[in-house]
Amino acid sequence: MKLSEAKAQFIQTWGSLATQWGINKTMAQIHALLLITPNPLSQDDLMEELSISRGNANMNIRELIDWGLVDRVIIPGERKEFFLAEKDIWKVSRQIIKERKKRELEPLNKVLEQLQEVEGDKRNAEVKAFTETIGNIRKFVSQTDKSLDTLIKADENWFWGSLIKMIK
Amino acid sequence: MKLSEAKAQFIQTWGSLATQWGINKTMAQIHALLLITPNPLSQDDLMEELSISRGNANMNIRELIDWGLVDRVIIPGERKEFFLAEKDIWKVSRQIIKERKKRELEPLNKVLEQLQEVEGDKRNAEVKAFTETIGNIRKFVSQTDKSLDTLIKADENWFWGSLIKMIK
DNA sequence: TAGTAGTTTCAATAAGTACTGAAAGCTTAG
DNA sequence: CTAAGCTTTCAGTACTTATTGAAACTACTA
Repeated sequence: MKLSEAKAQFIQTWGSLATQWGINKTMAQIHALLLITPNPLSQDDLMEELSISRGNANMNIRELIDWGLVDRVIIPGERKEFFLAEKDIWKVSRQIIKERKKRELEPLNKVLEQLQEVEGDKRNAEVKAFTETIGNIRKFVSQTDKSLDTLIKADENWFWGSLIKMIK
Repeated sequence: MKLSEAKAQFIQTWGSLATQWGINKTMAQIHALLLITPNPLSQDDLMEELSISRGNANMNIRELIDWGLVDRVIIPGERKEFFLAEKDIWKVSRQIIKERKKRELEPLNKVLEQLQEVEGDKRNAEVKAFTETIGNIRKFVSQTDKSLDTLIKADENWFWGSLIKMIK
């Protein structure tokens, strides 16, 4: 397989995988391209390689920066801005976990807290089932939350090491 | 808060959360409703509670059964089919992980394997960056894959226990 | 300070995805 | 066998989300 083909397939695969996870396709494709490119790229480079419009490129680059996955880079002598992605996949995944946790798990926790306070007779089967399920989800969410915190703080080797020890 | 309000909010929250994860809103809402309902519900019950059409209900119930999250139940004397959700959140999450792993991680692995075999001079910076990144992603994916296998097989208490030990 | 290179915004539009409802297909009971 | 009750399918439509592209904006440079 030629490099150009392989690159294209990687970008396309990454994009469609992202779609299944509620992430914008273009955002994932820009990220993929930056991941496999050693040097920083300009917005125009991205537009050309991915055949996307200026607006689309701009919006998704900004989003990637916001997620902490891409950095703006100034190249001396150049007036344009360039962009560079963090290449360490472990760091990338920790960053994604961190952001999704903040944006989703924490708000969910708040909602569940409120839902726990339902009025009504606890001997009523419907009320009981509801509070029990919500309670269990809350427990699960808070345990997940804690575990992810550990994972985010963890050093790569330490984490996999511990996990392998768990597996025995 | 009244039970009916709380139920409605839970269903709505679950639905919008699902959307962010690439899961159909209706599917998540049906699941949410079944989760908090102690007794089995018929398709008509679901249609009414969620104000959705017959086709929509049918399609998403089938999908939930396919994911292993909901079971068809026969109630003696009734001609209709009824549906019941697994209530143990730990089992539910393991099931979801199992399915997504099968549907996404395994195909990704296959693609990455192929991409690793790029022709070209390894001293070329572009080729080098590409093979390195793909190699790292592959390592990451296969480690994740193994860890998730462990998690899927794990007994709840054992798993959280080990994780807590890790945290110290 | 005007001109130029580069960046950002956003209304219009396109693309993608989900939902409806009616019709066709089953299955069971009489 | 056939009518009633229930389930499944799917073409058309509605809804949601992503993308374009041109105009407005910003910042540098001479």
